Amino acid sequence: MWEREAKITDAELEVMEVLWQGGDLTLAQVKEGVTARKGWSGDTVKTLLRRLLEKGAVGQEKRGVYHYRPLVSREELGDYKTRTLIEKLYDGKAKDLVAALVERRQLDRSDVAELRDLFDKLWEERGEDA
Amino acid sequence: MWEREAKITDAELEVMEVLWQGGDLTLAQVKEGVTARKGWSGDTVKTLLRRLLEKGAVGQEKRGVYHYRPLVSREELGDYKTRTLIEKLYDGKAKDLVAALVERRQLDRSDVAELRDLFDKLWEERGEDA
DNA sequence: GCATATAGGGTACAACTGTAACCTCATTTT
DNA sequence: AAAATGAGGTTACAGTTGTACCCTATATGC
Repeated sequence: MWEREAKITDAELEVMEVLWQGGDLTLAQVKEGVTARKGWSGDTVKTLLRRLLEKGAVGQEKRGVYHYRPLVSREELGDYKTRTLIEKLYDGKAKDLVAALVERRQLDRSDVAELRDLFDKLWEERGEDA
Repeated sequence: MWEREAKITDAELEVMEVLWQGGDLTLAQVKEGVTARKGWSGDTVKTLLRRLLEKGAVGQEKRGVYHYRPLVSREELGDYKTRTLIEKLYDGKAKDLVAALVERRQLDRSDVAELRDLFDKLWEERGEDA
């Protein structure tokens, strides 16, 4: 993911959210989706969609009427934003973020259980090599 | 941490970083610290410090010359930004963030070891109650 | 005492963001 | 066909952010 895509703003994120869920939508459908979530005017949605096109985060294809689809996945964007957050506030150490989540009680009992298993398995799989 | 403090921008973060390290600094010292890191003009640093004061993220105290000190800790800010990131991109589930870090290989062998132990211990401590 | 450096206050200004309105042309409705 | 509706294009406008300059009063160096 290049820099331009990375600068997706909060308002634009709402539009991406609708596209991530819908996959391939007309403007009318995007408007509907975003308006349902946020109550913004259709014109506002249009502007956000245009900016996302300019940023290369969304693609448009003319099939009768234009259809829009995300060019960045939520996973990619999450990954990017998480990495920059770790850089800026956790001294570049992903582990410190996880430790902070634990410290701050952001993980409940079942999360801890799942993650304990996950790290156990991970240790088995990747423990010996590399 | 209230909303105003949360909106610390990237440029402002550099100033916070210096204050977090220095604790209680004069403008001249903050300028020096930030300029050393980023090469920005002293005036720029002044502006950023003023905005941080307005946002309530930094306090000022006149002892001869003004001294500045952070009113928000790096931990608080990290926590806040992490939580909003989780809200916006991981469906509110902290566990999903951690799983993504694993998936994306953001944790190395020793991180995995440490975290495995951490979650093990956490499971022992908090496993039975709550 | 005069020159100069510095602290503090105010102003600047373009790019980006949030939130929209306006205009025009084609299509559908009556 | 006249009117209403909708798609697409363009423009708007205040607030925020990044990055800095200018002015004044005071302190400091000779």
